[in-house]
Amino acid sequence: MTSASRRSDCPISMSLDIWGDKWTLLIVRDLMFEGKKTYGQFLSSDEGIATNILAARLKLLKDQGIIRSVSNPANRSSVIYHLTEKGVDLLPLILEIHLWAEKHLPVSDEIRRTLKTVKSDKTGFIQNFADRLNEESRQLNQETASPTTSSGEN
Amino acid sequence: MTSASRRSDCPISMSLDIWGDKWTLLIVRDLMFEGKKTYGQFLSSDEGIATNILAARLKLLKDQGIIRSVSNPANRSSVIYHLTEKGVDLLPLILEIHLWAEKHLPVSDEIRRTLKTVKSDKTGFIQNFADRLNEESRQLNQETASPTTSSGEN
DNA sequence: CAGCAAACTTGCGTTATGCAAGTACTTTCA
DNA sequence: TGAAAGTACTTGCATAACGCAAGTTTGCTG
Repeated sequence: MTSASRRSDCPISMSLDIWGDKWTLLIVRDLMFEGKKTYGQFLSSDEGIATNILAARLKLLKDQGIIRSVSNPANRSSVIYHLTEKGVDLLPLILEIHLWAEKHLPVSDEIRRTLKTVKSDKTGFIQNFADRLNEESRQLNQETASPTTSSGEN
Repeated sequence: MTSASRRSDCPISMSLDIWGDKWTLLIVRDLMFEGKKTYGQFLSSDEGIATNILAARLKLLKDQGIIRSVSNPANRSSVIYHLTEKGVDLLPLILEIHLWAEKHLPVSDEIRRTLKTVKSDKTGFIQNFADRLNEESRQLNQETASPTTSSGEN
C-alpha cells in the first residue's frame, strides 16, 4: 500500500489518517521534548510501545515526511531519527494538547508550571522551540546522508 | 471498564487515551463545524463510521464529559448531542490540526480561504466561536434535562 | 394498530495490536 | 580474532479492536 486510502478530503480526517492513533504522536513528543532519537530510546518510554508497532510507526512517519533518519557517524549500528520541518510544525498542535490536558485532566504540578511560562508567550515559545528543533535537524543532515534509503522507496 | 487503564501520566498520552483514534475527533468536528447533532447525522458524514463504532465513541465522549445528550423536546425518539465546555475547549486543537494540514496536506481552496481569515485573528476567532458553541450548549440544557442517564452511571 | 423512523445492539469475519522470540549487523573487549 | 553484547528491527501467534450486515427497541404518524 503506497498510500493508505483516504477516507475523505477533510483536513481533520486526512490528518488523523496519518497520526490518528495512540502511538504516533508519542514518538513525536519524544523527539520534541525528551531528547530521544533512537529506536531503543523510544522503546524505553513509560507507555511501553511494542517493538513491531514502533517499527511500523517509524516507517509511517518517515513515509509521510514527518521524520527522517540518519546513521550515527560514531556508531554505524545505531540510527538517529529527527523531525523534519513538517514534523516540527506539529509543535503548536502538541502544545494545544498540553493546554487542553492541563485544563481538563490531572496533570502534574511540574508540567503545569512549565505550561504557565509557555502561555505567557505562546508565539514566542513556539518560534524559539521550533528554531531549535530545525537547527538540530539541519546539523544532523549536514553530518550524514540518509542510510536507510539504500534502494527504492521504502 | 470504568476508566481505561492510563498508560502514563504524560498529558499527551492521557489525551490520546481519550480521543487518540481515527473517529473521535471527527465527531467533535461534526459538532463544531457541521451543525450535526444526532446519531443519524454523524452516520451521514463522508468518512462512513460504522454504527457500533459511533455508539461506542458517543458513549466514551459522554463518559469523558466532552459531550452531553438531551432528548429532543419535539421528538422524544431523537437524541441531541452537544459539546460541553470541555469539548468546546478542543477548538484550539482542532484549529491547529487544520493549520498543519493546510501547510502540509492537499487541502481544498475553499478551506484555505476560510483558514486565511482564521489566521488573521486566531484568538478572536476562537473566542467568538467558542462563545457561540457554549451558548448553543447552554440553551439545549435549559430546555431539557439529560435523558440517557435515567439510572446509575452509564 | 400498522408502518416507519431514529437510535442503538449483536454476531461474525477481518484487521490491527501486543507479547515473546528470533535475526542481522556492529561494536567491544579479552 | 573471536565470543559476547548492543542496536534495530522481523516474525509468529494470541487477543483485542474494527467494519459490515442484520436485528431490536422505542416513539411517532396516519
